Amino acid sequence: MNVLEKIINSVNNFSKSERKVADVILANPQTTIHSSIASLAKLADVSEPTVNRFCRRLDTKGFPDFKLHLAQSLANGTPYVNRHVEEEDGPEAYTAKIFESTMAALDTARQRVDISAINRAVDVLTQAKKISFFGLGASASVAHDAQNKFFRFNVPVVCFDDIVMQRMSAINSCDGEVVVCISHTGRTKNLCDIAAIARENDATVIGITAYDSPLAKECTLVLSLDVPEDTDMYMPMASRVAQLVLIDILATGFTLRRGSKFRENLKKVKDSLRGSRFDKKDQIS
Amino acid sequence: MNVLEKIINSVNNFSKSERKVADVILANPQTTIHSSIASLAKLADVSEPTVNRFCRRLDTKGFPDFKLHLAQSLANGTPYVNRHVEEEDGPEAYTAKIFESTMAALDTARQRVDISAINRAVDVLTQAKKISFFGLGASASVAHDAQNKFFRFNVPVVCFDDIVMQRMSAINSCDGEVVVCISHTGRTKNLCDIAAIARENDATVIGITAYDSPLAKECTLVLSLDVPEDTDMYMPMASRVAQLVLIDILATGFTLRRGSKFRENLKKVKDSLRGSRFDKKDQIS
DNA sequence: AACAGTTCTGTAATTAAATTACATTATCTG
DNA sequence: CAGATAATGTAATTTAATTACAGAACTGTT
Repeated sequence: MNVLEKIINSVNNFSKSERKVADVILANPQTTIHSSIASLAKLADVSEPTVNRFCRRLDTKGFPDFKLHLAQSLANGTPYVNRHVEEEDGPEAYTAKIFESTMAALDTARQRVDISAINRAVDVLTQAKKISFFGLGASASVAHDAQNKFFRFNVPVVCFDDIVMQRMSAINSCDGEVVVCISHTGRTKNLCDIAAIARENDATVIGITAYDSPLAKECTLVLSLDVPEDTDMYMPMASRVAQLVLIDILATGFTLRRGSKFRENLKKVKDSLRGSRFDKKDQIS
Repeated sequence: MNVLEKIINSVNNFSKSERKVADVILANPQTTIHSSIASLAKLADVSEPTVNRFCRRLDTKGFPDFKLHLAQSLANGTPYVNRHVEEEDGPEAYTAKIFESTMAALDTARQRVDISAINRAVDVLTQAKKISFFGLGASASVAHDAQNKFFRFNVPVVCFDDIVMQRMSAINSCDGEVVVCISHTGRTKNLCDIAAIARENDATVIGITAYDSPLAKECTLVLSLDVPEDTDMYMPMASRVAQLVLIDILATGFTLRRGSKFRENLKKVKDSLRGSRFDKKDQIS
């Protein structure tokens, strides 16, 4: 465990003087790692051995060792945290915050994601006779992206962001086909209906949605993504990025399952773009 | 800069003995931070002052300070690194790798992004009479997403992923209108044409693309995103996520610029969805 | 090739820092 | 309120790191 957290957690086990030490350290950890035991003792208004004892209590070998641990805690202790954008934030502030919040969201998504569910989803997708991606609103662009990835795998892929088309497509689905429904909240009625219809027609329904949502209940297989979202902005941000990464993961799993020979196909798809692009060498033709 | 990288980079500036020290440290950095100057000197077969001089050359105050820096390097040195997916990776492996690579990409994007360019882009966008988002292929879904965000701001927003529509739209553009062209490589000929056409018609063209690309040259304002991409997969992954986050940042900048009263509008947009959703309380109505 | 100048490296002395041992004070318990 | 125990501080000790200096190795010049 991180020393900094350790200090916070075991604040009750400290004696009066040790607590003073803890306070000084927590108030300014960055300074602590560059100060001597003498100066820290003075700041905390305790004796030097007290500081030393404090370090020992935290299972470090002594003060220098403690500083080492503290330095490491500071380095990776609070790397990416979800920070809310404030009214008075300038461009640097909100840019940094959004990047960091997104990274924090991906980090929690990574920790919470159910790997075996991903594996099963990849299973299902590789065996699919046809894959459909459905999303509405913000999730529509994720569905779009998924189509852009999966169409490369020479499997029939469709993507609809229109309820009527989705509905028609769902009604016509059958056994062996896979329908992927994407919704952050999992509460969009229309999409739940579509999942239900697809399932009634024996299609396998994969839901990329919140665990325990109405949509999740309609799915054969749920890939849940519970990600902290800054609702102050009234726009889905982090959740969508997490969905996108999940799509990347599914696509990657797909290609790995198909083996190396298959990868050559992907290269061909990519190479086919060459004609539409400026060459790297003579940039402005 | 990270001390560990610093050692690697400045290996040529070292003297013979200093190099010995560097070798020992690089061979086992984790041990180094727990050893004394004496033991390290012995391992490297040099004198203690040599080790000290080595530390000073790396702009640290001395050996203990050096260890502190080293400890921090080791702690945050490999938080999220770009790791390539391998043929034999199982689901845990590739899932972790993709998450981490994406986070690493966001981290570099954050460091490289030009904040003043973002600020100018927000300026331009808030004053736009109309905003158009154009992207092709994988970037089309990013354009889609941008539309989904910006249409909330009661500004006319369009989004086309079709060259013909883009072209017609660009030709009809005029002063005061903003065209946002999205392309990871910035080498898609069609999109470069469209940027040029829009500019000829006095529209402001913002490019979300690679710095120094043909597309960048056609733009009024470039938001460059140079992100490491795992080309083994032959699919754009990290780059797209970075683009998406950039859109989030622009949208956020937009709402902040408009002030708090404007934010109420966003809430209304969000609330308008309520009718189409299952209530949180009685989930299955 | 020999010399002067420079840079590099090690030895020994010095200084600074951290730790230990012990004494003192505070706190708790019966 | 005494006795015991835990907590804290003082001073001594030890350990580690740094400095000062001297000798060695290398560089370029005549």
